[in-house]
Amino acid sequence: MMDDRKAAILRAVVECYIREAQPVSSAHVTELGNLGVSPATVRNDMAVLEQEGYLLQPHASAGRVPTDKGYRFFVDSLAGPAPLGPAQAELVRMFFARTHGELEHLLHETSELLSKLTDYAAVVVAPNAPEPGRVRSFQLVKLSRRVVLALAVLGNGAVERRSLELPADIEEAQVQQASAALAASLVGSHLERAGSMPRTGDVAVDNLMSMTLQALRKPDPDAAEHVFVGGAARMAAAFDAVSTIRQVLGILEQQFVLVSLLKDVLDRGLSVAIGTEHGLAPLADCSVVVAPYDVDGERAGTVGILGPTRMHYDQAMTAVAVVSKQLTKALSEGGGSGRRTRQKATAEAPVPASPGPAPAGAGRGAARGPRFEGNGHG
Amino acid sequence: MMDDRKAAILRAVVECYIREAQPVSSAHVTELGNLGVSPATVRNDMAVLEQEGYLLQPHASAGRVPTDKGYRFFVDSLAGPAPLGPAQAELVRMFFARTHGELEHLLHETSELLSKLTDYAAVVVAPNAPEPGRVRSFQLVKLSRRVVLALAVLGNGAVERRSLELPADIEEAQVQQASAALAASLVGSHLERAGSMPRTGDVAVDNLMSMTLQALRKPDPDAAEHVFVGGAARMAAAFDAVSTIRQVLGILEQQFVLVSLLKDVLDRGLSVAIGTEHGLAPLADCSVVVAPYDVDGERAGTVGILGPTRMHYDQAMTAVAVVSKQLTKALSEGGGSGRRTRQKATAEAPVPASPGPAPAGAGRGAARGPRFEGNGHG
DNA sequence: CTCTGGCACTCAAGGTTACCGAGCGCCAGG
DNA sequence: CCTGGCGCTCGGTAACCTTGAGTGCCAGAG
Repeated sequence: MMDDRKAAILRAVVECYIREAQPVSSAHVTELGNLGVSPATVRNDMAVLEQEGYLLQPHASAGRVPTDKGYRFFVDSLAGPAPLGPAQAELVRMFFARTHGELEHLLHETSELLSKLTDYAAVVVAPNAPEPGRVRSFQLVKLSRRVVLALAVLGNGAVERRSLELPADIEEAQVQQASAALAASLVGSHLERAGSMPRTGDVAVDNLMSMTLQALRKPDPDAAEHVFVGGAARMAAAFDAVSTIRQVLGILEQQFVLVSLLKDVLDRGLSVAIGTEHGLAPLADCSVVVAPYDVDGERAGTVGILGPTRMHYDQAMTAVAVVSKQLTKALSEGGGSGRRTRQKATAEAPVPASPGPAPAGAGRGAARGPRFEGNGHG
Repeated sequence: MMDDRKAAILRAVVECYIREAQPVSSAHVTELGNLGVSPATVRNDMAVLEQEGYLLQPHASAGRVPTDKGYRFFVDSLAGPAPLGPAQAELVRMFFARTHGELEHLLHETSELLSKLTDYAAVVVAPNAPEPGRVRSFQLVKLSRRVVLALAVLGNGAVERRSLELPADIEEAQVQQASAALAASLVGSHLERAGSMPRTGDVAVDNLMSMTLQALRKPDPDAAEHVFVGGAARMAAAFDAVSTIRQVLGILEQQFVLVSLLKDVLDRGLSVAIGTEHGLAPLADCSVVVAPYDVDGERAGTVGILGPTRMHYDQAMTAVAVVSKQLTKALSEGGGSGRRTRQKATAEAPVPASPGPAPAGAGRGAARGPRFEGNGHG
């Protein structure tokens, strides 16, 4: 059904189309595919590939163009991890060497890095759960008669804050009492494991404490899912229809949709979703490459890129994998969102450079699991 | 040089071109401009207007199109504040009625509001200076042997955080000592007025304290200039050349450039910059409408929109003015970035609604000063 | 002096035709 | 099973014409 030659032809068509964005003819394939057969033979095979749904002809006398299914086969049959080019490897190295500062800032810049690496739009989803780690410090601050601010500094330096609106006025002394009691109970333990507080006898204080615990346990409603999008302009270059650009931009602006999209793709065990494989109609001409990153061993967020279906999958996948890997490293080693001390990452786990057999398995490993389990080319 | 009729003709051409995006003919002007003259007369005047640089012809047998200078004249001669449409007024009302939550969140949503109101891309620049107000609470938290986190809660509920990297290891007790001393000194006073600390005799503690003060006094290096862009997709709809969209998107992604642009326009006393009036070549086809907003009486940040030179200036200016006004209100009244209590704004200062003579001066006042001082139509 | 109607001119846009050639499908022969 | 050849199809391009919108200019009227 899919002998070696047909596979080779399909691959050649996809590669060529990705490069040139134009229908690929049988002659073109024979030139580039260095399989020793004539165009006529290729034509026959291409006809079959079209019947099987891997290719299609825009019109009768044109070359062939890959379908989503064709891209899927191509991606699934990608084996060699395209190593990063030297210039790109350098970019990554530089970036993670000088990594520091606030989490948000880092993630924002990461989205730009990823976009620069791939020339597509990059998406970085921030960790949604309150970052783990023991509570280092806790405090309530009274802001106005009925508004109290709760501040917790976590082990990694992240600051969780919640503002509480009380049902009734409260005294400064009461706030302080609750603050002290909560601090005594919380500091040194984990936020999510915080149990209920003993009664103090003062109903206002008890109420404040239980509200605080409740608020701390669920994620910050304001923070929502923080998403960083980088390089939308680059994405625009990959399409030529203005309407397509509009639609894609529209999606990129809907943070919730974006997050769902990436999450959905990951949940299905994929690292690449091609064309209509993800459900979003406006992105029918787009593919998505994703990888999760971890913080302290727990899956925390997602990085991904969004480009045209005719994207450079190998490079994109490598870039995403490398960045997610490095991000995991950067976030786990030096500490979380507080100031991270300077990384030794460059020395320890070299970014795969271009030449040679390349220790690229390192960068790839994380993504390899999910990568080949597509609802493939059946 | 610019008699009433010519002015009327010019206005008619601009209005018409803004609506229809097509060269305007003399006949069209006579229809819409209800000045009682024939097309031939209009033609003559239009020829003069072209010589004077207000109009130009795309090609010989086409209608006229406004130049930047033409738009400038039009904008400067705009007098009546176009009131918001009822639907838009409702949007604004709703938005600021439910305003609450973190500053960043609010500003982000404001950019979407503004974009929705105008159908162009909206830009909101966050306040860069640490927010004013007395310090309510201060604390140092030791994160690791050499990293200490400084946390200050300001009067309006905003939290300033700085992480400090020390030159040498420090003890928990020393951090606590410095924390207590600083808290005693800072709480109740203003951050920027904080003087130097008395010596304690422990050089590490003294050093930590002075580093802290120093860090607190300058703005957060990580926060940089925070910019929120909303509705880039809407902007894309206003242009038809893909290359233009790319360029504009590119600018929208360069936060620094964006901030400079808005600041520059404001500094020049303008609230509208048309086409090439701002220096950015890629934005030659764009106009910018800006207005500052205040926090506690001090100019804090900027809101603005970016659209095609043929934008609906009156509506855009109104929207920007109203939003900046309301933002000022929201940020000053209920407190800053902490939870703001529910606004009474709607009752107190009604958003100018559509019908009637409209108390629109309210929404306009803020912007009127700067508005008419362009390097005009000389 | 100003405005108007008329007329000739210009030029982009749209439609028609014809041509070219890339690329396929098919088939007969090796 | 592969190959070379032949005929067919159709998109793309160019040349051409027509159309009509819109101008510029001018002579005449108010």
